[in-house]
Amino acid sequence: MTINAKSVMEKRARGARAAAMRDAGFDKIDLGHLAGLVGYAVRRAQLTIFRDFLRSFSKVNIRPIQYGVLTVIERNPGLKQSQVCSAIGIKRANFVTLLNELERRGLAKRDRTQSDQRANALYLTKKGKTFMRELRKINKTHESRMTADLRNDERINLVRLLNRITLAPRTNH
Amino acid sequence: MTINAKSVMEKRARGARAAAMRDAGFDKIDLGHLAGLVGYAVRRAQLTIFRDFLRSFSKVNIRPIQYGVLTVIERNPGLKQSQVCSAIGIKRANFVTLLNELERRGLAKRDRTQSDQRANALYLTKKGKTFMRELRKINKTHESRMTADLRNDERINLVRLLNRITLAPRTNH
DNA sequence: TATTGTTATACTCTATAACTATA
DNA sequence: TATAGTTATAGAGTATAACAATA
Repeated sequence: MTINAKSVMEKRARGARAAAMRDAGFDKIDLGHLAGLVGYAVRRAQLTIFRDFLRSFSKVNIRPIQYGVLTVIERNPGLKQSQVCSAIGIKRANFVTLLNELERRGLAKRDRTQSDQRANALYLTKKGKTFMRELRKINKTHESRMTADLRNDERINLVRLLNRITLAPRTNH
Repeated sequence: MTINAKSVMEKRARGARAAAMRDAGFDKIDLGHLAGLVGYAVRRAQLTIFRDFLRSFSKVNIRPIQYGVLTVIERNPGLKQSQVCSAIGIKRANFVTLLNELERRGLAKRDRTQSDQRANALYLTKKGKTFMRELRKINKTHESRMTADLRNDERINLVRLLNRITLAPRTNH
């Protein structure tokens, strides 16, 4: 490859990059290759979504992790704490305080299991189940607002692509 | 709508949901509607990517935000602190400690601007520029590992979809 | 008055180590 | 020995309020 040809390719690459960035709306300050990185895009989207979530759920004082835990317990009554942790992707140690709070508010409860004396079986209280109906409504509005610019097939595809990153088998995890 | 028709639709909905979840690999514990939520998928993907990033960059002791800041400063020498903050999406107050650390390590430096005595103009040091070449190599490997399961067009589409969530104009932001 | 950088502070999330009681 | 839950602790990310210097 000659120097001239290389130069032309670099100009094309720069042009394509700039166009991609303008397309993405990052047109004020040059983010360089950041704008094309999956990790950067994921982080920014996550901040946007979490901020809206917190605002949406502020009147019921529920955070994203709490909503996730309540949902999993509701769908899988009797689950052990460690099972909820592995399903949601949090550490056992960090789950204790979280669950204490849900129990204190009367939304969930620990029951000692008969089969394994070490483990707790988790359930929603009646109050917790009623509460979840309200939470699902709030979440539906929140989710609609976040994905308002996406067609339904785009939203489904987005989730699928993200899951392929999350669930890809990797040697060093 | 009759009760029977409603029942059939619910069964179909459950079937589609279960299939979507198996498809996503969440087949051990029922995550309910969590598995289809963009926010949940984004959070899980972000954790996966950040953990790999931290492992990949552990030998150079660089965190995602630091890499982002160094990249933006390199591409836009002379930028003010507040400009970097708004570009990356962090608070001015939190940027101070971050920049102090980069300055302490001799990677970036603050220069007083002539036009505005309040502001600092930010630059990479020579050491910082050399360092960035190494960081970009590490990042390339990391990014490839994260997107190994995606075709190139899928990766580009993923970033574009995420940016449409991040950059969508919303009334209450 | 508004903006820039800064300090102080608080809360959440994530992670590790170590303990106890059961298995 | 290994697992389930727990406690303690540390570090990073995010957020707000308030201040001094400057615009």
